[in-house]
Amino acid sequence: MSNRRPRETAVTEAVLAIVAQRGLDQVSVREVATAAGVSIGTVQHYFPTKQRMLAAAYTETVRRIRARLEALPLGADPRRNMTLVLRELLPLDEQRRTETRVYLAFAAAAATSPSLAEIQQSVLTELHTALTDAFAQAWSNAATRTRCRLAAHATIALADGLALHAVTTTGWLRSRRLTATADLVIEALLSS
Amino acid sequence: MSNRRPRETAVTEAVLAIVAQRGLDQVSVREVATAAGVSIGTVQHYFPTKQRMLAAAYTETVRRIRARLEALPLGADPRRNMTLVLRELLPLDEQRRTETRVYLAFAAAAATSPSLAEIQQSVLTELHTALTDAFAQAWSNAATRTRCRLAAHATIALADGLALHAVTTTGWLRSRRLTATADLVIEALLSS
Amino acid sequence: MSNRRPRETAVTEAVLAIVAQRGLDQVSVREVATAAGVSIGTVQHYFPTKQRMLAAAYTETVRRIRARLEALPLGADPRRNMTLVLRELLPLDEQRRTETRVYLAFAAAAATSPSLAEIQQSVLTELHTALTDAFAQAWSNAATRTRCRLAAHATIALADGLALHAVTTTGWLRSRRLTATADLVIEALLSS
Amino acid sequence: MSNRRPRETAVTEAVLAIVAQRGLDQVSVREVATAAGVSIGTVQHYFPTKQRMLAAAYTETVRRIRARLEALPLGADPRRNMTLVLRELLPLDEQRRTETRVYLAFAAAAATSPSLAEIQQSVLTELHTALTDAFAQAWSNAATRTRCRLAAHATIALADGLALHAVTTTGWLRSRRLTATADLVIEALLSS
DNA sequence: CATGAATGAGCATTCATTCAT
DNA sequence: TATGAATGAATGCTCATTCAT
Repeated sequence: MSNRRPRETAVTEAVLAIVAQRGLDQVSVREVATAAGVSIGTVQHYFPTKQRMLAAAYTETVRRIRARLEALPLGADPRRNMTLVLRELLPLDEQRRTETRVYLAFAAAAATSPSLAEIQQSVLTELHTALTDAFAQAWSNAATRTRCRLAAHATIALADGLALHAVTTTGWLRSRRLTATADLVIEALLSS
Repeated sequence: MSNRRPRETAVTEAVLAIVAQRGLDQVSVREVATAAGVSIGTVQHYFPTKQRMLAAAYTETVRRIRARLEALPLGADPRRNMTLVLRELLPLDEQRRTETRVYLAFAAAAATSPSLAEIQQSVLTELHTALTDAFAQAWSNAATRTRCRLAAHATIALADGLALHAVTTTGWLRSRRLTATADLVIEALLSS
Repeated sequence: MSNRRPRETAVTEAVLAIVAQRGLDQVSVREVATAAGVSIGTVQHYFPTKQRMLAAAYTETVRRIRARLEALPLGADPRRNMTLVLRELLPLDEQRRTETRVYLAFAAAAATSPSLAEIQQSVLTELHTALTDAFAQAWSNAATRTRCRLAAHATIALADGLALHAVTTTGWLRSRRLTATADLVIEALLSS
Repeated sequence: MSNRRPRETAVTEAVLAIVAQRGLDQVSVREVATAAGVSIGTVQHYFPTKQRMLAAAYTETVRRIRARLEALPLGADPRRNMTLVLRELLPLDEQRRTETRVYLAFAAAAATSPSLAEIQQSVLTELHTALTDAFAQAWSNAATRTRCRLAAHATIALADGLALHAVTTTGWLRSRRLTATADLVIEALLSS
């Protein structure tokens, strides 16, 4: 996030913190302003409507997820790369648990918000493209493009589904079980 | 739903309709009363707080999903049974798309609502138990109980993840792709 | 005003008091609630929107003006009747000055508010009809209907114009000058 | 309006346009800046407060009305001159309808705004003086000064009253009826 | 069992104004 | 001369909830 606009940054951070702690529909302009240490007017100076404020926060969340994926130490082993990517998407530590809560709150809201749906669509498409290529490489181009696409769909769905279950239940899906489940499916897909 | 309390039923139906059409946070007691054709007082006679009203609506949703699963014509072939169950959970027709939107709205809200999380937990546990048994049967008890549990986790996560993507994007995951993706993973898991 | 709904009456009274003292655009739901001694919620229980609240207040103002006109001791002398009516419409005492301020505030707002324009239209039409008949009687039916209608237009316009000038200037049009001007025009019209 | 300060002129024009189209209380510094194509800061550079901005706009309106009156081709016939003046004050064409809406909005606001009341007072006084002289001339100095003053009051009140009715109702007072009513009263006054 | 009057906190948003540049 | 960042009070309105009937 740019340091050129420190207040704008503070507002976006405040939105993310409130979404993570109390949920998307507990976000109010008042609370955001207070949490960011700025006035209500300042919040609305940068984000004229609440909707735009939320869209900016979702965009920032997506940017962070993308940045984490790009920072992964990917190598020559397709299987290992796939595992690394999928694990990176799971809420395995506190930072990722927070980010996952935020991501899922926005993703669910996208069902009834066109502006959020657009952002959601773009991140899914980007990830899907990358995973499709990964499966093609992993299967040594022996599989059809369609099969690669379906596997990519399955992988993202698995990640988001596991994240949803981990975030909405308490202690049902701890880290070990999350990674084991992810590994099981990757293994099964790549061996099939 | 009981016909003994037609007004209570009408209120629950109204909640589900509003959640499906406009999202969970557009549900207000006022709108529900209007949509149900009763007074605000009547809504609150049956459901003293909004939270209980939403919990009742989620319980009803879960009841319907369970009823659909129980009505499936399961047979002796584990692979076919598994496919039938997974497909039943996907938003493949208008009725299930509506139900999925409602289910996901509640599931996402469960992340910050203990009363909804409890219901969410119970349905996931129930489904997980059934699927664990199904994998045990499909793998002819050759797999460890742990492996069956992980496969069950993966299957539910896949269903919910696909549902989330189908509901929050437009035209990205049409019915054919949903079923093909589900079939691919079932096939891979059972063959592994 | 009905005593069956004492709170609704109090709200309407409060609106009229604020309009008279500080002008129409100083009316806020908050101030009205405070002045009426009820909660904001109660104001909006009776008047769901501000516009409806203002329309009710204008309707009440028009009702009062009409009541005062109907209470006039009209007799057999057309000239005296006409003078009585016209004088009744002028802000000659504190009560009528207050009412005139309110009436003119709403009348001016009617230029850009359809709901107020409708009420304004109805009171003007009613008064115009009565005055047209009065001129016909005063002129012993020797004048054309059109001439009577024009004279009626002139009379109401004169009353509203004088009221506007009296209310928007200080000490420019005191009571004596108002009545003398009104009498001058009535005299001139009836003698013509 | 001076062309030395084109931005200041643009701001005043914007105020007048908004008042004419949407009413005085829809004027906001924001809207004015947007309509004038300048920044909010620029508006407030020329008019430090909203009140001064409105006063300037009212002053400009009054200036235009005065200019139109001064441009009238007055002659030797007092009756014709009086008719010309009164007609000039009526909203008989689109330009004057617009100007009348603006004038009346300010005139009504003058009831609760001292700074506008001052401007309103000055224009009324000026017009009253001119009309008083006109009546004196028309009556060949046979009437008392007081009678001339009252007739002048009546004439301005008639003009403003007719303007108010024309502007706040739809189709009730079309041009022909406005001029006929004005002519009727001028005739009656001058013949009395 | 059912109603709706009453409440007041909370909402997103608009606003005029100040001020540093 | 001109800009726009920043402010925070005020606005109309929606809301869940309480309570008397």
